[in-house]
Amino acid sequence: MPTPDNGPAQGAVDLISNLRQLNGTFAAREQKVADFVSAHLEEISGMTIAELAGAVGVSTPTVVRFCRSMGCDGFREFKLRLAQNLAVSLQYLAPSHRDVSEGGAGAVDQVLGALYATVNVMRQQIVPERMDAAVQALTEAGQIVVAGVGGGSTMVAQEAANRMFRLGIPAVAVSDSYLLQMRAATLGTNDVLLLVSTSGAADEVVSAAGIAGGYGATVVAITRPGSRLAQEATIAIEADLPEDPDILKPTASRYAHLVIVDALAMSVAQARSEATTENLRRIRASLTAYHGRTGPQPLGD
Amino acid sequence: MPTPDNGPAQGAVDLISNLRQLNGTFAAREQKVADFVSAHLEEISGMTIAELAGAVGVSTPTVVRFCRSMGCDGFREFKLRLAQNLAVSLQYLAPSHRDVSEGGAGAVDQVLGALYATVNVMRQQIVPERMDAAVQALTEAGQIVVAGVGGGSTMVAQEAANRMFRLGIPAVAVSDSYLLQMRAATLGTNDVLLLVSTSGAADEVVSAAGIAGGYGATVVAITRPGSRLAQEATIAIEADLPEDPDILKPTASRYAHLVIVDALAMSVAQARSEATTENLRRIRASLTAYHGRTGPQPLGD
DNA sequence: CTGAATATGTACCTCAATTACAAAACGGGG
DNA sequence: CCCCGTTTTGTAATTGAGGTACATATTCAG
Repeated sequence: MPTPDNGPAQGAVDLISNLRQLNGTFAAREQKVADFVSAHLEEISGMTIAELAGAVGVSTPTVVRFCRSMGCDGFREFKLRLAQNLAVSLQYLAPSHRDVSEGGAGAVDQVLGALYATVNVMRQQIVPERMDAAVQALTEAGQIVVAGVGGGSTMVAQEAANRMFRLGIPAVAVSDSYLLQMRAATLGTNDVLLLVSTSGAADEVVSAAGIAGGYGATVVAITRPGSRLAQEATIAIEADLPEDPDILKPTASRYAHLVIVDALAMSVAQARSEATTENLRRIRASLTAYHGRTGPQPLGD
Repeated sequence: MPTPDNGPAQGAVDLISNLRQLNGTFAAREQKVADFVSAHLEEISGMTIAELAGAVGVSTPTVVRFCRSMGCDGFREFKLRLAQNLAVSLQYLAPSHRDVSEGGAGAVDQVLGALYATVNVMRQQIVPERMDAAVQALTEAGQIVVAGVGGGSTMVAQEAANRMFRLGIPAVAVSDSYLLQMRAATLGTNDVLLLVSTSGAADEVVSAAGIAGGYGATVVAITRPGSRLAQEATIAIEADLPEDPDILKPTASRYAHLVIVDALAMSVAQARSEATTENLRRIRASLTAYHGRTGPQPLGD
């Protein structure tokens, strides 16, 4: 994992998400600091520790301790990482307050803001073991059926099928509900049903998951934690994503799902290429054993 | 635009570009500092002024003077702004060095790294006027035909068509080459042909652009700057995106294109809803003029 | 109600950043 | 070639920020 072992102060983990997540677990005065920081994110990096302590009404060591609680080495590092985090996800701070209608690049910034926010939240929730399990199931799959419900998810499903298919694994995307049930029923052991659903509550996917699972297929679901689909799935890749209430905005969760699909596809590609290499090695080894030569073989690779 | 009118010290000006630009105009020893900073961008923000001065072989005031020459208030501000500038394009610097095969969340981080890098580069290149022009053309379009070539682009095209269609504008996505030429030929003034192509060199899209343009349709192209397609298009939304040479990795430019499409769709949605509101206002105004009442109208909105 | 554990503040210390000033290098006339 | 003004650079001192040790207050279990 690159995140932990990156340089220090390199802002690997998203401080702001971290802050939200730890909210409530702080000691009383530290919580006051947290509140102030949340409310004045942008100003912090220009403040001295004394100014901040003064503004909050606590002593400077409390501020230092707060920084430590946040996983930083001290106030210095905290300021730096906060500044870096803000530079990347600046737009996220005031998603709805800003005036979209200013035109030009304003809309792009809005979309980017939602994208950053969603994707950062998603990253935090990824369970590596689940990913590994999903990759293994997909790598060894005889065939894969992908389905998604809701506007964005169908696109993601389509893309997932495309990518898997390119890796030489028979894969189809299904968007029709009835067809999905039928496809699900044709799956057996070693096959994978990959379902994408933000809510995880739609009857069609839940029922498809049940059917496929009943026939021994592995059901991989990208969905909301604890949803019906998550419970029904063999491997649940869960992400609870914030949705912007503004209906004009596109659902940013599409991006998060796409990232997961891309990551899965990339890992599968890698696993398969390694398997291929391993096969080649075996072929070569057996050839060597057969005619006793150890030099480079003209055939076999 | 959020970037310029943010608080102070918020890294409004790009320090790194500034550094390149001022290169050569520095006094001798300051130039040495500049060289060192250029070569060790990432480490600087973790260094003390004494360490930096020592590493370069100059005195600390020289470093301070260098910072002043760069337009900063002192070394502190310089470090901070540099860190912010770097945070935005950090991942782009060492994309392939990372080890993918570690499994787990490693793949997700890789995809995210490519995503951030691509999307930030794209954001930098967006020309607001082009976006506005595209939005206007799309808003007033009688019908829209969308097409994309290459694996990722078809998905983007599909999505664009879906979103525009939901806004009540007749829109279709075409992936078949011949069909595209035919569709292009049916377009007229007020219609829009939206083309998505990373390279902008594929004959099919260039020819389609020519045909549609010949019949008076507006051709909006999301593509590489200076490409054949960009030249042929009425409105070219240009982005020169870095592609990772690793073929196992997904093409991150899809994300950038999707963001552009989302931004366009959102702006169009807004423009249309404003048009609707404007229409309502006119109706109400005329009604008011008609029977002279100024109180709230039961009808009209 | 008491004592341990935890939370918070006071006072001090260290060291980083900055400034003031002096020395050195440079450059153009006499 | 030397002198004087300007610019560049370094030394030493100053300021103040960040961090630490320890004392005090608070909380909660028994």
